[in-house]
Amino acid sequence: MYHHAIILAHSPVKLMLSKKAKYALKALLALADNPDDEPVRISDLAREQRIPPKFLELILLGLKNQGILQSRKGKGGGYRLARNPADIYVGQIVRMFDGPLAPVPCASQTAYVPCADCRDEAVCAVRLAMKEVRDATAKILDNTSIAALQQRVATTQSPVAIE
Amino acid sequence: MYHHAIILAHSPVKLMLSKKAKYALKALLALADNPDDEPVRISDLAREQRIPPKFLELILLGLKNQGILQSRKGKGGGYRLARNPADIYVGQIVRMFDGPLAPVPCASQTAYVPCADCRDEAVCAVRLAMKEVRDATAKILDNTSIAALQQRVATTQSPVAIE
DNA sequence: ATTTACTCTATCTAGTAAGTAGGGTATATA
DNA sequence: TATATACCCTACTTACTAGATAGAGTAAAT
Repeated sequence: MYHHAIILAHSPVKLMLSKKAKYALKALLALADNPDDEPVRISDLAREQRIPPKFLELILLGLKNQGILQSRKGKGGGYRLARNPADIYVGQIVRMFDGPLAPVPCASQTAYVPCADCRDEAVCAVRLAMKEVRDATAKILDNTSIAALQQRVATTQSPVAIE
Repeated sequence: MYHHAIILAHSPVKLMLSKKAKYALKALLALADNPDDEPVRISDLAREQRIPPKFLELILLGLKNQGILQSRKGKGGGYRLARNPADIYVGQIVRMFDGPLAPVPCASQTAYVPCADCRDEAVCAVRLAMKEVRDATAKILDNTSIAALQQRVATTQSPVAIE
């Protein structure tokens, strides 16, 4: 069992980060690591990153429509980054696929929606606590670029690779 | 629309904090505010906090089984806190209903599960970023008690109450 | 005894994440 | 111009879950 929830939630795994967002980040990191500027095929990316190919297709298309990737059709085609990896922030990617970072809509900066059951939001303790969480999360994700992650991984003391 | 997700996620509202956890926190705060030490009826709590009564019943029962509340049956019965509000932490409540705080299982401290698609976790950039988020969230929620929230709300400059 | 109010199990429903299917279209190369 | 390649796009399927409801059972107070 993945979590400790007691009452009803007994799924094997609860993901707050969707697979879509996760796959998107992995794909972007892989493209950022691509040495030459050659476009990378969906099928290659899917195999390397162990992502279902048709699913990855959807994701890359979304990233392209957001101007984060560019594509070339036909033979020799594929995807490549449309921007410098230092200008692609994790926060943007996560919001794009998973929506606002705030745990509750009433604590969201970018997509505020009041709670139906709230008597007085100004003194709502739950909102206060969740706003703190949102702010901390945003501070991290909106200041972490794909390039920064690349760099951190490169300098990480990795044990001997498992495979 | 509540969020910005582009591809598939088009729910009106995505909650990372479940209603259950939110209702639990609201109920605990209300019980902590209860002046006399009299037990509070589910029905009263439900009406005051605008929570579906039968749903609240489940939630309070869960809290009782965790030793956070105590109950008295029969006439004059109801629920009251089993501990000092200063010893009830938001992190515990959230984990109880929603599971681990980490956005991905491989970044969880309390319920670690590796990713199926990960080649080398030690150098997984997604995990690195999400671990940072988890740690920041845990730092906030595991250090915020019900009593602390009460206090913060009490000292908040609230505009004239809306109702 | 009887009312009150918590205890517990079962069930329902709408919505969604994750993934699949398949035809359409643009482009490079011969 | 033919043809293979590889992206483009819409629709669909499936399993699961959050959120909520129903109702019978049980303990306690008066």
